[in-house]
Amino acid sequence: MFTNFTIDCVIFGFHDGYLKVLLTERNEYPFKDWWALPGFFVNNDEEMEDAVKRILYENTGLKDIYMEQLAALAGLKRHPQGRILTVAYFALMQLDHAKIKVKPVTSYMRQANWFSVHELPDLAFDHKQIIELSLEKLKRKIGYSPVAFELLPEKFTLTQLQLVYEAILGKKLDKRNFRKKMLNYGFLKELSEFQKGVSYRAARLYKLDKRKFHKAFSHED
Amino acid sequence: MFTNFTIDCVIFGFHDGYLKVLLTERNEYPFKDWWALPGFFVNNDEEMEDAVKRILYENTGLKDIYMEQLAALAGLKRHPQGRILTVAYFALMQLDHAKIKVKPVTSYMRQANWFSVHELPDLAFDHKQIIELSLEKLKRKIGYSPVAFELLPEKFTLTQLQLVYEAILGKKLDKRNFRKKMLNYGFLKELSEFQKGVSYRAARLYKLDKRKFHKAFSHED
DNA sequence: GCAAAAGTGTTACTTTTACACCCATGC
DNA sequence: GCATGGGTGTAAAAGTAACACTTTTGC
Repeated sequence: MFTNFTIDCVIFGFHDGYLKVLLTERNEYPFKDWWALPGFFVNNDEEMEDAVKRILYENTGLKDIYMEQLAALAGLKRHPQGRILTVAYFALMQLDHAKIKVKPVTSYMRQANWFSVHELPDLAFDHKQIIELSLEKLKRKIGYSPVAFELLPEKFTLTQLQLVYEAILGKKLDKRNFRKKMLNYGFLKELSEFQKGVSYRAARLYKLDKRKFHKAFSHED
Repeated sequence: MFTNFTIDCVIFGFHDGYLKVLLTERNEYPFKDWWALPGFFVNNDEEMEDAVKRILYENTGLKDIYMEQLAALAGLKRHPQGRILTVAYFALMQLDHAKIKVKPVTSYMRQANWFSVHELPDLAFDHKQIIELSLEKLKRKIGYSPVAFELLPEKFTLTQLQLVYEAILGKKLDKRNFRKKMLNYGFLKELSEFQKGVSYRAARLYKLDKRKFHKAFSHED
């Protein structure tokens, strides 16, 4: 009987130039009123991946989010009531203005909010450590796999894409080199649409050519 | 109560130009008499990492082996008796002639043997899939972190090192380019010792300069 | 016209690839 | 002396890094 098997999700979003992570305020002991990663017990008849999808849905209202397993944590001291084994996942989602206000649909948490990954509150359990693990993984990953697109809307400008890279890597990149490299990959489709509503020259929009994207990166994990 | 929490270890070794993996023949149902990864239940009062060390020790007689967590698998159908959650680890060890004969020290398996990763027998549970995951991870990993040294004895020749890379990557490498690259890293210490007992020109031995090695790669995982 | 961000090329440097012959040793 | 693997350099190609100005737009 698994009453000690949970899932925790590090859900990343990108907004206003910052990489954000979704946290929930707990409504249960232990750590009642603390901020924590969205997560919950896996049901006994439920596949782990389904539990992740469920938790993502309950917290964001979205399905089909990019997700990936991060690690299993099973320390005897990570939970005051003894070993609770958790499998941590990280997920990437498009965070537009409609989604920035999140209302959780479960009772075990009071509210959910996006926090900048560099301005996190104190967190329950070992959740800070889990977020740090995710960040490292994400940093490594955009070096060899262009997961950054999962954080952007379907149509985006090259500057937006560059900001995502800069937020993840934590450093400035050269504009010309960045554009050259991205366009050279060959999986960006140039649209004849442009940004709207900006008080300066509107930037061209691009979208991902999924066919070419998968051809170039299908061998990666 | 965790009676359904196990560890499985993919233990890699290198011998005779082949990348090998250690398998055990099960002496218990289910899958009695099948080959399987070394693994066992984690005790309730035991840290997961300690369980891995224990299982590595029981199977190889060695401590302080390089190891790393790979993934958690919890499929409802992976075990005939219902969900058994396993955390898979992969480990790398030096496999010299003294260690090629392994005698397991537990009763839940009958014998242990090294198999070439490309000539595996049928395996119990989802262990084939776990080995494939490990192999992919190992392939990716030697691209950015020189873990290959964990598979070699303290003193080795550059050709031995190249054979390890070739076995992992599954392709031939250029000898001159390979040596240039390895020596450029700067963490190989040239010894004034040479191979013994070969009927051709004896190759120079090298060893890892751990100080420089860690300086160059401490930021990796 | 000015503020704000878009867009654009060239050069130097580093890294990677391709490639073939002589050398030292044990028998 | 011959078989076996050890050891070595160079040139082309590709990729990465540094760097500054003109253009477009809304106000």
